[in-house]
Amino acid sequence: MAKKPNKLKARLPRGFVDRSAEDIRATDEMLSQIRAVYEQYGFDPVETPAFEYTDCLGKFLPDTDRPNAGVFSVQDDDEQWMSLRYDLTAPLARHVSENINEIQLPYRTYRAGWVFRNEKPGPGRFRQFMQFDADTVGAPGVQADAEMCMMMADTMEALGIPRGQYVIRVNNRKVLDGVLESIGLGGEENDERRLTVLRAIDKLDKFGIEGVRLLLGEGRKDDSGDFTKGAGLGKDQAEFVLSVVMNERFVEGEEEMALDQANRKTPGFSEGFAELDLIRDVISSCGYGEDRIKIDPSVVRGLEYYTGPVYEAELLFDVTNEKGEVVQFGSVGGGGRYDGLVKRFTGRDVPATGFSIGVSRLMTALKNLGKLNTSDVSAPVLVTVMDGDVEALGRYQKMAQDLRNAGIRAEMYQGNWKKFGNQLKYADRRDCPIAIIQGSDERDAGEIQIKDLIEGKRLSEEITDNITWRESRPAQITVKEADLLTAVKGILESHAEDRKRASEG
RNA sequence: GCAGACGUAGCUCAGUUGGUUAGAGCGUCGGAUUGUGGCUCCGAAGGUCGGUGGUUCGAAUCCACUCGUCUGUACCA
Repeated sequence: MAKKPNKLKARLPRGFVDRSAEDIRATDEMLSQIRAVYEQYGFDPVETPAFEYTDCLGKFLPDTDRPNAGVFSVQDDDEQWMSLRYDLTAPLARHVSENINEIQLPYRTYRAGWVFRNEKPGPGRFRQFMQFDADTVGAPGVQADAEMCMMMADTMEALGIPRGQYVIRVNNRKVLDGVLESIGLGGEENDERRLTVLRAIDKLDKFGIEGVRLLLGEGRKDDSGDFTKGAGLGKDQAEFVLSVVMNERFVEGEEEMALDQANRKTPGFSEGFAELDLIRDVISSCGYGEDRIKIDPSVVRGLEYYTGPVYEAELLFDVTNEKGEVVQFGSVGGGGRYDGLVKRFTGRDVPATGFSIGVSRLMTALKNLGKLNTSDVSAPVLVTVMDGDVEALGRYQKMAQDLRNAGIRAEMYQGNWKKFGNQLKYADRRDCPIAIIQGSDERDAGEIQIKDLIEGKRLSEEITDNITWRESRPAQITVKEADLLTAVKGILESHAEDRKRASEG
């Protein structure tokens, strides 16, 4: 060997992950639990593709400077720009608009799918992740928003999150807009400052009230010494914003606000309150208390297309990372009313509301809570191979087939059968519960050996020398060929009982 | 995007003020053991010291740039 050829380095693009069997099974389980709730509420599935024409997705048209800022975009051979979707809402609006004449409104629909964001990835933040959305399109009344909140709450509980460990927080963009208008930040010329104020409010749970006060004013210096410029509000303006956002009595309704700034109310302000009152009435008459759905004036929720009520699902238990440190987890889902989205395509008023659950994030949290259904899929029974002639191979495969037909997960060893020890080692590492063994001796006697690998592992702790270990053949029984299925079933059942007892004890 | 910390074997990490052939544990593979997992013992493979360039007689070590990871922050439709 002279020079080594330059090997191609196998590497995953940053921000993307491979999913393990365990993750996939856990995700499937979660999806089916979520789906069951949505179906129960009378929603139907619809799916759209991962790619859309860029202009259908939103305002981010690729330009020559940064064609992929925020989104992954490619140019089709007819030179049209296409992008990978970054959420499921914009594609739904496109779908509804394109099929508006066939779709019966109000349209209640759900879908799960991968979305892509070309942003800086971080722990628990990927450039491809899964969302599970539900939307009601063509429903103008905020009772539809109330229903969304209730469905979100139900979904949290269906996933095994106990009541009190989550909360759906609800606000209304009209209230926030009213506040901004009343402190003189109305009109297009103040777009930029309005955004800054909203972003500051959004940071309430992260930096606390003092942090937000700084951000509303001159700005804030973070731990690394980096300075974030604030919104530059005057003291009076900032305190008014904070008084609304922090007001405990806000949850009791407009009449209870008792703000001496009543003269600062704007039409939007009042309308927003009225809508929240209605939502409050609907959910409380359905028996949803504040421990599940709570009006909270500090919810901001995105900045672009929401026009009315906005809501957010937050977890109330501590989530820890691999190092055991408690991390700021943020919301696991949210949504709101987007009355303008379909209109962009159709010109018709098609009000809509919906929410999105961040499946991947929620799964991380559930893992923490120990509520993640670690799959009870058990590894297959292994039929080992002692003889390699054609006839014997057929017999082994037939055994596997018989086990499968009896509803038992099974496989025949497909590696190099000549090293028998390796077959058991394989079974051990694969966590096979049982190995089936039939060499010529057993064959001649019309018998089969069944080795209980789990029981055997337990016994191995007491055996120290290899000779005894090998010759005693722990946890291994011999049965007649005809009794194979019942014997295997019996062992698997006792394993299942042991597992059950262990998880209960 | 901005600021800081860190990049040595598949993994976790040693590596002295710059000094010969860069080490350990774990894991992997082979053997002891052609038909029995674990334990034990023996052996082997595995490294462009993240990359490029520079300083030097000499660089894993010092410098510059670059890539990647982590933390904070910004953005997140």
